[in-house]
Amino acid sequence: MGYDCPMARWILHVDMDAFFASVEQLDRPELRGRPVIVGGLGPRGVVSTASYEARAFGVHSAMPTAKARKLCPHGAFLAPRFARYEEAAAATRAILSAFSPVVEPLSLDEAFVDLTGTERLHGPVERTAQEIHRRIRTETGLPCSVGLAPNKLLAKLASEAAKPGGVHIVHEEDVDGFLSPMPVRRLWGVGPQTARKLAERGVHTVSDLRGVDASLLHSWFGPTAGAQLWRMARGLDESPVHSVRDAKSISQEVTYPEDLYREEDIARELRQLAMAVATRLAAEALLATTVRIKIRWADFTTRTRQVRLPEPTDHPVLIADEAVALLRRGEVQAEVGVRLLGVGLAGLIAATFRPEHLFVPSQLGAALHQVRTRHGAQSLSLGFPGEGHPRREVGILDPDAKDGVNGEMDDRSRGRGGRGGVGQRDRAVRLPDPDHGVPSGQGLVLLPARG
DNA sequence: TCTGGGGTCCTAGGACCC
DNA sequence: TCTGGGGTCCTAGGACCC
Repeated sequence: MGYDCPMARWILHVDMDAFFASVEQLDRPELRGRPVIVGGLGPRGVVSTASYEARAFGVHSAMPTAKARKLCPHGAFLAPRFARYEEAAAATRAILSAFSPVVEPLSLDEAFVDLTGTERLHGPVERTAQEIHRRIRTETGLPCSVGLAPNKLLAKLASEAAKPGGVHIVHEEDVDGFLSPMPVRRLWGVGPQTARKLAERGVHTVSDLRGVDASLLHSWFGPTAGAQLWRMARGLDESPVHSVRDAKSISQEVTYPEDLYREEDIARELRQLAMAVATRLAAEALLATTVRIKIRWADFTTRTRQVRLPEPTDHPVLIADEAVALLRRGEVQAEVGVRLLGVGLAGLIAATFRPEHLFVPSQLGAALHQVRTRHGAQSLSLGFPGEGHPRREVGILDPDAKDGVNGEMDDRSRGRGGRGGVGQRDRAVRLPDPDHGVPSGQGLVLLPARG
């Protein structure tokens, strides 16, 4: 074991073929052999995944669904069913875990597996790659491609070379021949901008890239990206397979079917998003220290604003208030229209221990979570006092209430048979008079489901 | 045919402190 | 009174990935 001779690794990359579309074809046999397009079906939707049959018509992911419909009018256009895809992804991960403890999911449909040192248990890695491929096919019923190589960079490129439905193995001695003719665009991290800059300088293939001095790459792309390009051109990549990676941020955003113009509407939608993302935060037992909003105007210019909080929180009201404060911090150019809104949380820490003064907010979050758990995620939406929805109010959560949960139904709701179901008898606490305003940040208006 | 939603990582500039 | 750098934190934006 010399210092200059690190142990050779074997990294496997699995990539499910046309994942969402394949799951739909698996579940609905009548779709097999037909073009299937999974994506947003609204006026501003884009394609998530196109089956290979649909790709033959020129349909591909990230394409506006409207265009896909023109190219492939007889295709089956389906909205994504993420819960189902998550289930299929879990089944795949379980198979991978049978071969190595070191599995790194990259997304629902991709994962790295470190097979280094598994030979004694599972035999030669080449055979293991074939076996993994076979088991995923037969046990999930879904097609996939598998790449096996000495590092992550090459493994990912290998699975791409294996598509569709194959296994491709790159041995150390094959690296040059495998890599050299590839367009630089295929390298991880080389997107349209970097590829354009390289092309302008006469660099098109990995072989071309290898001919460029490290110092030149440094001057073109900076130290980090420059060094990364230099190493990738040679097939070098020491990055480990991470089996556990903590989330750095969570966010939720929506592109509206029609642009928003009224600041009141924009603020209301932001609060909805803040509530949703705060609920996810609490479900993950995390606290956030940074709140971020994102606004995409109708002309597609996109702005983000963020603020660092004095202390970590998962309080939906606090987060919503910060989001709206960020909105109002700049001018709201109403004439342009807002196409997309987003709320993001970062600076995440585990909520294992929290200072005493954070208990009340967390109880509020827990209360909301509890109501939604009991009555369904769609059973309640959230509004704030004085924002123009008095007829639909069914109760007010009072964050200062000792019990956390509270909100006996008001008379109107009770009179209608208590359809809101907010105030569970055993947890009911006095409800403030709904006609009394509650200062922003001090109360929430619970709204029964629409319709 | 106007262009989703979930993320990660990097850079650059200003504030602030030593 | 005028002059440094270095380090860190924060914010905004952009490139990229699936």
